[in-house]
Amino acid sequence: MKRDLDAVKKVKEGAIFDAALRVIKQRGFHKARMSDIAREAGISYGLVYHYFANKEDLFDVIANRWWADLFGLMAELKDSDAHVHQKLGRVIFYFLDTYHRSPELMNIFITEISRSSTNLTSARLEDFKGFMAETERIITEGQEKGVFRTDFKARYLTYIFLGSLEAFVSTMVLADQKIKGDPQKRRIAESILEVFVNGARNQQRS
Amino acid sequence: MKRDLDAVKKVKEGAIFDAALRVIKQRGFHKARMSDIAREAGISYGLVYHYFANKEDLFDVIANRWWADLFGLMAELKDSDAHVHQKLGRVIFYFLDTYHRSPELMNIFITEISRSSTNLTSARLEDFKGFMAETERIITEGQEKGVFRTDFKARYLTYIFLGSLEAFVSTMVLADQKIKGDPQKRRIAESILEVFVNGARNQQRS
Amino acid sequence: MKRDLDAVKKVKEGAIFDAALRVIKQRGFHKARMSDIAREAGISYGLVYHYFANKEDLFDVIANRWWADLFGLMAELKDSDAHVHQKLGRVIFYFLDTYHRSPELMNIFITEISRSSTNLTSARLEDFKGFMAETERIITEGQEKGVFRTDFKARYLTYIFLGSLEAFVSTMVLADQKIKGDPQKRRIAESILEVFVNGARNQQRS
Amino acid sequence: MKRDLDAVKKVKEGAIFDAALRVIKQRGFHKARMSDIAREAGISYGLVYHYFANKEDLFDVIANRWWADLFGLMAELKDSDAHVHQKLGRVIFYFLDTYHRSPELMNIFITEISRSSTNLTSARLEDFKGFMAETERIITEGQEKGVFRTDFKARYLTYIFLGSLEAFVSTMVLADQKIKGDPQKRRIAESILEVFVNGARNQQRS
DNA sequence: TATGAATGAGGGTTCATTCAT
DNA sequence: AATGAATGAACCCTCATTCAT
Repeated sequence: MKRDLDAVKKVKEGAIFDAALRVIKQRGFHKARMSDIAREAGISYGLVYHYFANKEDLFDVIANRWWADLFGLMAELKDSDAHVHQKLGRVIFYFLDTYHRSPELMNIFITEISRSSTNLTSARLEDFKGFMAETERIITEGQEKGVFRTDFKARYLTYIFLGSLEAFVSTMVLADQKIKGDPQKRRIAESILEVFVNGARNQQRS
Repeated sequence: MKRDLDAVKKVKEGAIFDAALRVIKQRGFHKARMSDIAREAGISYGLVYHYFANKEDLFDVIANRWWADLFGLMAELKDSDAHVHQKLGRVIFYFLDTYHRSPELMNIFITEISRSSTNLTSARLEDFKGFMAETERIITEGQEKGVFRTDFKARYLTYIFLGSLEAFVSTMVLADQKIKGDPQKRRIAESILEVFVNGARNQQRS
Repeated sequence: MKRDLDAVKKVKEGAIFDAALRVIKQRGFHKARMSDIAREAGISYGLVYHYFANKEDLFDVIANRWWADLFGLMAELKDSDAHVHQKLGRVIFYFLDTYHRSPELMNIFITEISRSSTNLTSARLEDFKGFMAETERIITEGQEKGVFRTDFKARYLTYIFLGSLEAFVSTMVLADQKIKGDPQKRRIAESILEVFVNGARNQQRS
Repeated sequence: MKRDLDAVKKVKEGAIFDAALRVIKQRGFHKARMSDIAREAGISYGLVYHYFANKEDLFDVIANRWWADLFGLMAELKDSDAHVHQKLGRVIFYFLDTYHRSPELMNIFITEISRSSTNLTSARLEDFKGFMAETERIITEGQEKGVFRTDFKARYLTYIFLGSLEAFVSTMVLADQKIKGDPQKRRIAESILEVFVNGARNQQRS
């Protein structure tokens, strides 16, 4: 009974969340009006405030969702025995998959979360550093295992990896390209991975 | 006489322009108030409207300045006989140098121009495509001359190159890192270039 | 059975009433939210509307309670054979006692009922005039019996009496002073009474 | 030149101030809308914010004006050699005169400043205590000079004096009575003073 | 050129009240 | 009786832009 009510609450909260994603994607955070979000969600104006304290809070929830999911993946990879290539592949796939499932969320990450220094609180900056550190950990592991060249700092290779990934995704985001299905997703992921892996591979001949 | 007046006009216009850069960097375009910009420029806020039609126009001028300068460089490179490595080095150096001379402008490019789909008019999207096409032309030239591997599409290599470059610069922008002088600038530029060139180089042995 | 239900109803109604007193005291009528009152009463806020038509009505009930009790006293005094001094003492004691039993109600009388012209409907103004007339009646009786001087209009002496009383109580209300028990209450009451009586007494020597 | 501009500014500020007094008197602070005040002042909505930071600030200015004027009087009395009766007369006259010149300000003092614990910041509470202390100083002086009885604490006599005064004024405020001119003002002042002085006078026969 | 007073549309937020369950 | 989701009018405040001087 209580469960059902909670479920209903979650459903409506999710509806507002999704509506917010769409509106923010289309108009940007600053130009997104609470009234737009309400209309998009098919509810009355005031109800948004029943579920979210205010506009800022709504945005925080979106950002937190993003980071929670991403850090969930990174935690998983940390404990994994998979090959370094596979780990990086998972990261790439995660971005592509998120873009596939929710282009709006990906868009907001690219346009509002990852760049706008206006929205960048110190808490958020920590998220960034944390994500980059986790990625660098994988790169370092690759260097230690002789998979990646060691004449460049792991930090630099990390920049290249994430920069390349972001460039691909950004381009798709800006051009509003659709990913049609898993095969295409896999193909793109492999391309990115191979390009990077080849570029960063340890070229010492045994 | 006319010259002098124009010069005076240019001077004040430049002062407003610079003030706008600083304010927009700090507060973001949406939160930047015309009154902030006027105060920063040391003039009354009504006067801003003598030099710029409105806030949007002011932003356009900033964006246009960015693109005009960048396309100036790209046109130069197109007519140049320099080695592909040198051309890419010039592009990298351009970003670093701009960041060095005007961190504000670089910041605005990263946070407001390059990502915000809100500010992205179709005209602006063309600028992006144009810049990417010019870069791709250099990469293609590299492939044709046997400098870069050809088993990846030039477009993909372009993503990697620009993505890497942007990642480096973005990190500096977000972390508010200062570039101390030309030597450091050169060192960073060479690192980026070498990383990319090594990653993309044609590995065929003759 | 019916009785029990009514009793239950009264109990909950009283709980809401008391909660309203506390909240209105703390936040003032305008800033007091129905949800605050409900939370303070430990019920859902929809339920408040089962017992009170709306916020205005809730306030009316509070004000009416105040006036009903006060007029109850005044009616009692009218039929009484007690000495004028005793009657005035009863009035003073009533205010102090109300303050002792329910500082919130006294506070609301002082801050919301007795002064705010915003809350002052014509019906409420009549209550005021009525109370003042009843008090004046006692003063007049005192003049007729030779207890009070007659060279001042009874109306003026009434102002002094009620004004003094209110000043004492207001000060306690604003300073949030507690009355510890009956002895203290009696002492304060006697002070006020004596001060006024001495001031107003008929100074003719026989 | 600059003087003129400042003068113009003061004039408009005063117009808004007066409009605010009227609106707040009529509707109370909470129900007074900034739009009402603007319309009452005959200016546009936003202009109010040119002169006052916000609604709270506008109210603060009103309250400060009240206290500044009142404390001006009290400071004057402190340095004066006038008879105690005269000093108290000045206080009474001050309230009546203020009511005469600006019934709205007096009304706001009675209904919003002097009672509403909602509006009562600690700074404001200090104002109250200060005013009461200054009044008590006069009463004490009267006791020391043998003018007032000493068998009651000066604090109690102060309550009576101020309470009586406030009761008179409140009644006029609530009943919206007009004071027609100086003669009437003087007559009322004398009545209040005489009533209090007679009540508080030292009754010892030499 | 230069100033800053003046305008008013726009949008975030609050909260009394209703109503389905 | 009881809950709290749902509604939407109301109101404060911001700030781009205009305009008289």
